[in-house]
Amino acid sequence: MDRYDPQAIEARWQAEWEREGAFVVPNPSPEDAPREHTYVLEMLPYPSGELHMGHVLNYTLGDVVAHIRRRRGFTVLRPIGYDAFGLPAENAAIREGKHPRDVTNRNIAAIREQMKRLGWSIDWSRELSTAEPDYYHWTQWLFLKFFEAGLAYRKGAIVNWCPNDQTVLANEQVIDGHCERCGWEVEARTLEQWFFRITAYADRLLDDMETLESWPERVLTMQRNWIGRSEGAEVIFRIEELDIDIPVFTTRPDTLFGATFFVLSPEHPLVEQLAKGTPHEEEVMDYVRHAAGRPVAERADPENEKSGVSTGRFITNPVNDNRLPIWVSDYVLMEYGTGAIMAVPAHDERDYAFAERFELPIKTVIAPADGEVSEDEAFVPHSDDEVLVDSAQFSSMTSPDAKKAIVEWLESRERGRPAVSFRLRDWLLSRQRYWGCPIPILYCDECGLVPVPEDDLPVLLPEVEEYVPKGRSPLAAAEDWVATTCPKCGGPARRETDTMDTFVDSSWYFLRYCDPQNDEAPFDPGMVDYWLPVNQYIGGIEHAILHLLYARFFTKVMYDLGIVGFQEPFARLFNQGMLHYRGAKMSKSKGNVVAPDEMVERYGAEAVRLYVLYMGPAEDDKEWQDAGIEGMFRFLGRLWRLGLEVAEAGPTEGEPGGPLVRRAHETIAKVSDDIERRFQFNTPIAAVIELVNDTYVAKEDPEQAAAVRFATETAVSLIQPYVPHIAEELWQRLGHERLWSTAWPEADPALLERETFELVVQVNGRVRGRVEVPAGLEDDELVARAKELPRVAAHLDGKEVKNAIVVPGRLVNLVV
RNA sequence: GCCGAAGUGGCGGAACUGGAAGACGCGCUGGACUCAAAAUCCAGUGGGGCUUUGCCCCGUGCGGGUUCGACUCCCGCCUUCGGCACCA
Repeated sequence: MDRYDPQAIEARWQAEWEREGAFVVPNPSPEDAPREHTYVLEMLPYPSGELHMGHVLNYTLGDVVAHIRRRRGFTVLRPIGYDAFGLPAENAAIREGKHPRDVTNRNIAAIREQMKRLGWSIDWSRELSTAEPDYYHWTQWLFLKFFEAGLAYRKGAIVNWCPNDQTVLANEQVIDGHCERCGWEVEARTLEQWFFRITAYADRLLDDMETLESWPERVLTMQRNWIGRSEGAEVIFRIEELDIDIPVFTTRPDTLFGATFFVLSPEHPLVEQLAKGTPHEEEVMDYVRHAAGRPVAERADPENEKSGVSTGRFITNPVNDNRLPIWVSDYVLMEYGTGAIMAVPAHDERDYAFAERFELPIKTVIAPADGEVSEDEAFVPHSDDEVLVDSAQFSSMTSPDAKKAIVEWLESRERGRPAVSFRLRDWLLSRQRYWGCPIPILYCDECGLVPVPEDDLPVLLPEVEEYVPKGRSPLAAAEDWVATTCPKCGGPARRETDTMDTFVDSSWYFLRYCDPQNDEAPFDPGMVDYWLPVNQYIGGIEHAILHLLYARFFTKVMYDLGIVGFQEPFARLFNQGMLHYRGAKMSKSKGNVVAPDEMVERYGAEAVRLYVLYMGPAEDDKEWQDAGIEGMFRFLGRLWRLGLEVAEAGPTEGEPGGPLVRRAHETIAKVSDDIERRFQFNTPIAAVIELVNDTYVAKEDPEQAAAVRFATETAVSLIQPYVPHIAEELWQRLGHERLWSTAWPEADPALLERETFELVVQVNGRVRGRVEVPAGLEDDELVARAKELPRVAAHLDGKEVKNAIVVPGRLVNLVV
């Protein structure tokens, strides 16, 4: 008998699938009969290195889903590509001292080999790289559409600057004041940059989460927090002597009577004007400079003591005409609300800390419902059952009522209105780096900012000698490329030298897959509307608010522009957990990675595929165990020997029947339900192992040959989505063909109905016996049978049975 | 601090709707095969106790509660992980 030789089996079937084009899915033609179709998508890899075990989990998960859906009769779109531009690839290239294009292409070739070696059922005819001109041509085209719609714009702003990567970062790429990629502390810089107006879509990005079919709750929560919608009011305060109105945003208009001072952000445009010519001018301007120089992380830390200076000016509170001193402090953010706040130290912790520090008055205007105001306790935390005090005609109203009443009162005097504020900022998309998609914009001395005409796309990334970042884009060094002529006036113009954030490239790749060779348009809208939305998207949790928010935004803009016919790109989302090894998250920097290639070489691709899914729930973080994969390798050997033995025994006589056949049908039902309804991938493997174990016992009995054959074929068929090579090989040896396109087995409902069951008998809730009884007995008959059991009788011991609980088909509980 | 998820044998994990806790795998123990080893096959394996064919007690982070019955539901804690965090 042949030994199980994964390398030979896997090579054979991978070649066969390639030859047959087994997983190539052409787009439908109008004359084709309609077919049920589905789009299974996994996040595309960055080619900054080779695939790691996390990728193996990701793509194997998708492969199981794709295989089972094909066998359910669906046409399955299952493409792949490479998110090839961007910092990771460029930094890898710099480390190696090579050109980013060479390093990227080399890594792509390596990843492609790994993917093929793992035998994933991918439609390779749709493969794409976001760094190829035939792709980024259309990234640029989309940018121009956004620009025409006013959704891509340039402005000067305080931005996050990473001194190590020498580029600006989007808000989403700053984690605790540090660069998401390299971990360096981020600085604040005032620069003119390109932005996407994602804030215009804040409400829709929030509201449309309701329409998603199935997304993990944690991702929805993260996006909700990130968008950060707050309802409140805008209230206009007035500096009488300068005749200036300053609006503030507040979620607590009910505390307006408790305002005792007023604070401007150091970046507020009115600060200089207010201070000018007053005795405070020098002190205020010193403070503004000091705040600007503070590291972002330090400024943002609420644990730090509050700092600030008084301007010596006063502003009038519109509800009671109180004159409040105006201070400047960096605890007020220019980016949120209006950059100015009314300070209510009695009811806001930050204002309270500031008031304590600078000995400013504290006035309580909210009290618990019992009306007791503590004289000593200055700060009152927010609660639901509280009423206003010391607030003129609004006193004794509850907080919610007062919010409404005060805003209405302000509105009638044109000193305020209801308002909504978002935490979300516009997406800063320009990067001062070489390896990215050029921004198709020109600057002309006569005409100003001019978009590159569509016919001139793509703007090719120029070759430069020096691409190491130095604070300005390396593209600026390509003088011949930068200098061009204005398409409007024909005069001299210069090209934009910044490149786009990689997340722009990956915000629409899933659409390009539908029509990847199109050179007239980014895609045929009909094809995109046919395949999208993605039925199942699978990827890492790290993109919960980056890629997944951006892609949703892009889709909504394209919908508004009439380019696509749907508003959400991904109907169902699944995030796999992270892999740990030796107690820590697997990562190159920690040196605790398990290299897929080594494992594949030692055990074959399929033991690896099986083990990554067997480890535990796919969505949980899990610990890799070296011994674990050996168990899967042993199982595959066991399945192999069983399959060959049954194949060699040849055809059997008579109908398969008996407990093993019943068992096989139960396994069909469990595996199908676990994968398709519960999206659970570890327990189906356990179920098939059990079936194989039972079959090993049964095959000792020659009477059961037909049942053994049936159970073996069922096991091979059910495990195929996980280990398609060995399954195909065995299937063929068992006398069949093309398991990959063979209908998924159906469980016979008649066989799932049991004729007898094991009745569990409890006395006072404790299990005291069990007995095999026929199904369908009456309750009192079950109780009678239960009482007959010797152990049960011993525990009843002549006592009176007060109550008997009967759960049909399961148990009897006798209460004494 | 706020929000979310999770705590089950020596280990990874099962137990779906409140009904036999520990499926399956790893590890370990014993046996078969072998000159021997590997591989393979079979059996056992939560803890404690006893009058050991078997029976009893304890047991799902901790403390309460609901229920005939709780890993599962409720209340209060503890711990771990993830996210957010001067967002007015």
